[in-house]
Amino acid sequence: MPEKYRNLHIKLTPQRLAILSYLNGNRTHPSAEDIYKAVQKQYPTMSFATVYNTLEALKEKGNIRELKLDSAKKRYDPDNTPHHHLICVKCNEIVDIHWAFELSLPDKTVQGFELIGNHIEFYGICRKCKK
Amino acid sequence: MPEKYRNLHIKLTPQRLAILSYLNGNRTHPSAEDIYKAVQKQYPTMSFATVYNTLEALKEKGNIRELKLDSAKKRYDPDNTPHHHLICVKCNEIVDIHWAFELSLPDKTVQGFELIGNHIEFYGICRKCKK
DNA sequence: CTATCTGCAAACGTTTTGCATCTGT
DNA sequence: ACAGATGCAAAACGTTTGCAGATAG
Repeated sequence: MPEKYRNLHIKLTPQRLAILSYLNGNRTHPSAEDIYKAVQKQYPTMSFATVYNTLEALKEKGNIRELKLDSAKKRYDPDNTPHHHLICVKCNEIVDIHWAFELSLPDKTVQGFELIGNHIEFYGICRKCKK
Repeated sequence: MPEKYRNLHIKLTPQRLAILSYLNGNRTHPSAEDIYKAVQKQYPTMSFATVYNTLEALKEKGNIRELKLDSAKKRYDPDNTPHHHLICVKCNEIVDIHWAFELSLPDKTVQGFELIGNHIEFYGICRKCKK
């Protein structure tokens, strides 16, 4: 189904299609290594360079979002509908929050910035860790 | 003024006092390296191990917050009053947003999590970069 | 006195880079 | 045909660790 991805205007190599297929409909928040491991099953010669290269291209095209939820490594979010995240402070489980908030800022607080968007990180303790 | 920091209940070595004095009233969002460079002027033998060790101790005591605003490196916030951040997507300038938001989440969205707190990242373009 | 901290250097995990070769368009 | 992608290995980067000696409380 390369047609689906034509509008990305990037070269659709077999490796890239494998990455795109792994990300398609994926509701986790995979790291580069998660993606590498998954796609390597199909392409044993797959390299990290290709994974990072592809993620960078997809990020530029607005197809995925780079997340900063984990200070140890980058995670990527294949769901590009607007949403926020709820993270367990004990086990780092991540849950999507599909809920819209009205966050208007008083002019005096934004110091001349042109506002573009926002992202909320909620912190909590997940059901498992509460036990 | 070591008295000021007695309630931290950590050993107040000269190196730590220098770090604390650098952080005191500091409204930037320094990285470990920023702190290292600043304190090294006074203690040429200062090591990164000591900086990280101290930051970890201060974080545990709730004296500073670790920020994930920058995916390349950790930043620390010496201002522990509740606030959010506004980041320029072009130059990464960071501005504090001291403004309270009411962010209640519908039960069904939190999947059994016990909510603890939240942090909002606002994105925008700063005055300088708009030109 | 001793639990904890310091400073150094080595190790670690993630991400980036250089480069020769290959390939989608 | 050729701009751009791949794969490999090496390098870079921020952070962590092990350990011997030093020091705050």
